[in-house]
Amino acid sequence: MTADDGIAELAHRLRPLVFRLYYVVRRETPQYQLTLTQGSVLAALVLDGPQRMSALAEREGVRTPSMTDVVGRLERLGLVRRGPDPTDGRAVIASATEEGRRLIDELVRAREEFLRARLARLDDADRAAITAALPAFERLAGVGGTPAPDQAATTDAITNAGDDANEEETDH
Amino acid sequence: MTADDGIAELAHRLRPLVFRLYYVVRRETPQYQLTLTQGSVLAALVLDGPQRMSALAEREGVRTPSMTDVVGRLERLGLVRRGPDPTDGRAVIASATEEGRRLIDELVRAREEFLRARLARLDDADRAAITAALPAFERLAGVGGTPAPDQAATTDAITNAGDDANEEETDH
DNA sequence: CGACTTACTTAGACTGCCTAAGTAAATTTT
DNA sequence: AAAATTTACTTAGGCAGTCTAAGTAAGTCG
Repeated sequence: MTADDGIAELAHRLRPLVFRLYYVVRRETPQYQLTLTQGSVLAALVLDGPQRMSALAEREGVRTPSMTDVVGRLERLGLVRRGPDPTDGRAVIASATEEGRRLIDELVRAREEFLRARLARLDDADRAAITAALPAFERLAGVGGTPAPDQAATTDAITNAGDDANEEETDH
Repeated sequence: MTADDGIAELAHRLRPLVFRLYYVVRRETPQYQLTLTQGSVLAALVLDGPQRMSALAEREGVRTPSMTDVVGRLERLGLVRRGPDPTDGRAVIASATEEGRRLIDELVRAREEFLRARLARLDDADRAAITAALPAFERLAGVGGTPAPDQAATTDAITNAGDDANEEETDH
């Protein structure tokens, strides 16, 4: 009982923090001309290599028609290329161009630099506490619920730091 | 030098974590029929009371015309009400209805419950580490950059947990 | 009182997402 | 092997969110 109450209390304190941290990083990091979705998809291609449209869609949690649009726009921007899948005539494989790769590199760098600057403002004790808690947070964020693919949210995480503005959903 | 390298390394490890945690909570918590934006705005009204359109817009990081739309939709959904500002004839004050309030309560509860379940899966040592690091994270997430209003991201944080799908930006 | 500023809405356009439907290729059935 | 089914992606139509530009109403200042 007592233990559980403690956990609930911890959840209560943690909830706002999760969103606030995300929000701050997102708002204070430049977007390099990409929307959140575009950044997330591009990052997936840069970090994990060429992938099928359907794989990208599933990974981003959207339907394939939506991915068709996104990849189409990235293609027009010169950041992504479409190509055939030698093993399956129906499939289309998307891959990042050199320019796309460069953009993601910059984006990741910018986010880390922002966090570095923030961390530098804390004192050693705070940094030590954060460092000590990292493994625990990694387990917390781990794809625990279902025996998940553990990769799903990773790349998304790398890029989803755009404006707040576009964060919409269409679920109704 | 050495110290700074350590901070950079910490930032490197922290970056993906920030986004992954956010992503996980967002994807795994039900939305109660609200889009991310709607939820964020409604939460702001529920938690901090009636506010002007312009205040809401600034807080959400969008322009006022966008907020006009969002509040308009929330109003049609019966979750928000528009009213005059007795002190300024130009202004419009939006406030949550009872139904809106109820919805946000459920939403917050759901998110905390999700986190609680996740936390319950960790061992005591992990929970202790997270608890110990909370104050440091709060300072890290604090509106440090500019002498900010410290409230800005808070409510946003409460609701922004929808799908990933709608996360768009319009910045170009 | 007239000029300027401020608060919000309207108008037009882009991106993202979805469902439904269509095309093409691979697989399964018979 | 031809037909039926399934799979991968695109197209079409529609909604939500955002933006800039422009318009209206109200407050402020000289």
